[in-house]
Amino acid sequence: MKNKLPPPTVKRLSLYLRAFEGLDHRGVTHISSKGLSEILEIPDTQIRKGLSFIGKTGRRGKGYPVRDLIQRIREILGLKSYIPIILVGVGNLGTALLASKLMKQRGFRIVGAFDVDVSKIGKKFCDVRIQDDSKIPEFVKEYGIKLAILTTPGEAAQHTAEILVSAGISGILNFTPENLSVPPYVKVHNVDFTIEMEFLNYLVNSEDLE
Amino acid sequence: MKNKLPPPTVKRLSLYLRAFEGLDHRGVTHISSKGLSEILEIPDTQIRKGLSFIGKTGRRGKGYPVRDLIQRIREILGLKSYIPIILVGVGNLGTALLASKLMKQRGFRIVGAFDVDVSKIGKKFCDVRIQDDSKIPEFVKEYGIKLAILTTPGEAAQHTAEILVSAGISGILNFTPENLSVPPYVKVHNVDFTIEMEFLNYLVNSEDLE
DNA sequence: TAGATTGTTAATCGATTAACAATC
DNA sequence: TAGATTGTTAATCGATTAACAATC
Repeated sequence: MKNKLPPPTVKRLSLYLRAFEGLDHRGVTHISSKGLSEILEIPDTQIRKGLSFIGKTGRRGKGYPVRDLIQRIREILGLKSYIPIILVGVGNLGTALLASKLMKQRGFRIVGAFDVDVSKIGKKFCDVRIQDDSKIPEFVKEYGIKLAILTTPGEAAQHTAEILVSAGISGILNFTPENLSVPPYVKVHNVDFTIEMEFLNYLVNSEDLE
Repeated sequence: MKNKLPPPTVKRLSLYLRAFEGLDHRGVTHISSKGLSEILEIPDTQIRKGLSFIGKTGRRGKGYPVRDLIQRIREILGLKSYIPIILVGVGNLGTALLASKLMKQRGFRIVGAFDVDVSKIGKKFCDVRIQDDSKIPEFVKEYGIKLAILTTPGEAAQHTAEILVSAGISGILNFTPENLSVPPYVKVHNVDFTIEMEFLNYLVNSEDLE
């Protein structure tokens, strides 16, 4: 996995994977870049380029073998049928993610949930017992967890991130609006609805005045 | 608003805005691109370039006036202190967004919530009464709503999007994994946690094998 | 074989970064 | 004025798109 893929390509591979899974489910065995292009509204040339990064995966004249590509992309993205993750901060959003079927469908299983609110600790949501933050290091080590979802309030974010880092977490999906400061070997990926909403608002407004 | 800004710049303007607001709150009146660069871990040259798109907003030798920039960026992004939006699909995620203080803090007010589940209709969450989807067109027209959050199950997404479009909605923040098909004058912006999670997983895995 | 479609090279486009003259 | 920092131009980088020979 030395040759790093362009980040936009990585995100599109996730999209292709979903499409291929859908096609496989419907019994389609091969699809051309043109066909996939029509489904996803992505240029066929971009699809071919992206798929060529992961090897010669297609067959000229025939298209791409759906089953094989599912395997190959999953491999490239490091996906396994079961990827254990933890979630810290069981507020409204945390609870929603805990209950989300989407994460589970994609193989991400929230096996531990943590909060500092004593009124929540010990309770169970969606089969996951909520534990105190102080239990994070032990849990992460015991289950070999690499990834964490951070859904605490902003004020607790940096402090909690530090707990995660020292517990040995390698990647944080950060739903808080805070800029986390972590060592370079820990990857943080920010998800901020409000920025997406502001972006959409801009799109809509700038369109108006064209 | 003719000169379209580069999309990555638009997203960063949202980030700058948050930083400026924080600085203003702490009584800081001016900040240099270098100073902001350290706070946000974004190259100073990128900050200057981005801010130059929205006019000559800084003062050489002194930096950028925080208050003025807040005004200017809000104007460019089309932000108002109150932007009414609706939410369709009051499941776990929908409820979490309804309860989210973050959206409210950024000026986005969910003034209407819709679902098809009769057991939910008529109930109130966070001061918002849940109505049947059939009430969308009337509501959108009455309150002049432009933006909608779509948090229905995937199977209902396309159908619901069509209701939104015919109701006159101009922008949809799509939290479903579906590829919505809408007329070109309607903007859709997709938010997909699972793709972000897969991206993070890739980052962590490809780092391992470097 | 003929037709379809990949895989790849080269061209283009767009965004980031470097550098520095302008100027507060 | 001298020092700091912007605003902008040019260089670089990286991703997208076009084009087409290779080949199934």
